[in-house]
Amino acid sequence: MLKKSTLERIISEDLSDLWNALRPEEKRIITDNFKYEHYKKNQIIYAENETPENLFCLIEGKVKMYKSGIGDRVQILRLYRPVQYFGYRAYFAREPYVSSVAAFEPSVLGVIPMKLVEEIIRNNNDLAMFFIHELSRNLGGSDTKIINLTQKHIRGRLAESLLLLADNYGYEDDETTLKIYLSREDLANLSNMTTSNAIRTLMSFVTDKLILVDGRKIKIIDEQGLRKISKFG
Amino acid sequence: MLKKSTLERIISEDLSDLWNALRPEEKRIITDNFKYEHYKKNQIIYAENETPENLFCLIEGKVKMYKSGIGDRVQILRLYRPVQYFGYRAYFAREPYVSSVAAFEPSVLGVIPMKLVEEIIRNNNDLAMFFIHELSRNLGGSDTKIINLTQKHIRGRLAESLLLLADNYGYEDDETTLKIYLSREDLANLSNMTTSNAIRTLMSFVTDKLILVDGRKIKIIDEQGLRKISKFG
DNA sequence: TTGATTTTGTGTTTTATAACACAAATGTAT
DNA sequence: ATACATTTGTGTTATAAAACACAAAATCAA
Repeated sequence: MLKKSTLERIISEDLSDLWNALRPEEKRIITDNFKYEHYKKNQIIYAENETPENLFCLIEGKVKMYKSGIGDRVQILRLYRPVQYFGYRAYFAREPYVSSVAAFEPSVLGVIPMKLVEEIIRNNNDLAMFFIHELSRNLGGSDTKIINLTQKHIRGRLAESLLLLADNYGYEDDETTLKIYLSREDLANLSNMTTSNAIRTLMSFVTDKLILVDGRKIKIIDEQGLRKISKFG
Repeated sequence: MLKKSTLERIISEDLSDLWNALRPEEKRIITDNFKYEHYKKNQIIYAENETPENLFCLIEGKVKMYKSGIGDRVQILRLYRPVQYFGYRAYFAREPYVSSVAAFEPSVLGVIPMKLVEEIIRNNNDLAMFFIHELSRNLGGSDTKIINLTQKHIRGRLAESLLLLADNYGYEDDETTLKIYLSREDLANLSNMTTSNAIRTLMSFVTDKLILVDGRKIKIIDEQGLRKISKFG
């Protein structure tokens, strides 16, 4: 179990704009009402249609926000890393969750009642601006994603996803191995394609010397090449 | 040219949450710094990559927010009707516009410097909450749209679009004719398909007695049927 | 009014990607 | 270690939708 001090260290080191927006007394309120939750690999943190009540802060691990669609198809919408916040959108929209969140790997979350957060927002404009900024960036990203997913071809979409993973989770010490290990299915769900096509396209990237693959370990060896494929479609 | 009083009437009659969030002195600041702009049919209001500086309020007419993608393809992202606001997302995100806005028909806009809006936000939490709420709803909608556009088949996507148009702009006095007259191309760009496919699918809807078409006039005669097609995919 | 341009409509061909089917490899539980 | 489930990999087939090509109609301009 992490200690409160660990939380403060993580959050402040990560220059969390949210935490920095708070006044000392507000920070106290948050830490006093803050709960840790541990999630196992693949465990669902919240699910579509549930009522949003908490703000989640990912402290350790990696999680995916996804939406199930037609048939058994799933679209991964966003990825989160420490220290990022989620769960607030549906609360602010006054509607049930439209997507679900699950842990990619064992994860530790900080949980704070949204009611409390909203109260603080009402007295702290910096915090309000934090959420306005976050929401605005997410909305821009979502609009851009629509183009990526609908207009790019399979290779473009997969290349895009690999670059997104690199961007989001970075590389291992070798500077080439993606620091996240996804199943082919997750990769497919991120890229709007079937699992077989994710496998096949990944293979073709290996053939084209863009990446190296060893099980779930992916090494990016020609980022520029991937970028070109992603851009062109 | 519309008079100031007309503005106040329109805005307050439409129970605009934004306007209602303002204190009297703030309302004065807004009306004092408010400018009308008239746009012709198909005229661009702002374009991708430009720097956002204003909040736009659609007072009269209809506009589309769209994003150009690969090749000549365009995706219509959102539709606006009076009295709705746009143009603020990119400003809040501190980034250039990622989409463009153009008038479907002759439109009147209210234009307010975002700098001013931001100043007011910093002193008025109700206004901050207005934007948090708007952004949250838009983000939920954008996430849902991703599923619609990527996972539904052509018929489902077009049905969805027709229902969206009905929802957004309503019907003429006959209660069946859509109160918006789009080109087949716009319809296609709304539904992520080619123009020929929009034409063909529209035809097939006529054959299936779901709609009636006369030029750009579309009558919805089996909304339930469309809803079923849209849901199934 | 006439000619030009844009929009709409339709048939045909091509292609990207899903769907299906199954084998091999890997992981997991007993 | 053994059986069982899941994930990965590969070939084949089916199909939805784009691409192309062109005619007819409608709209616009001079």
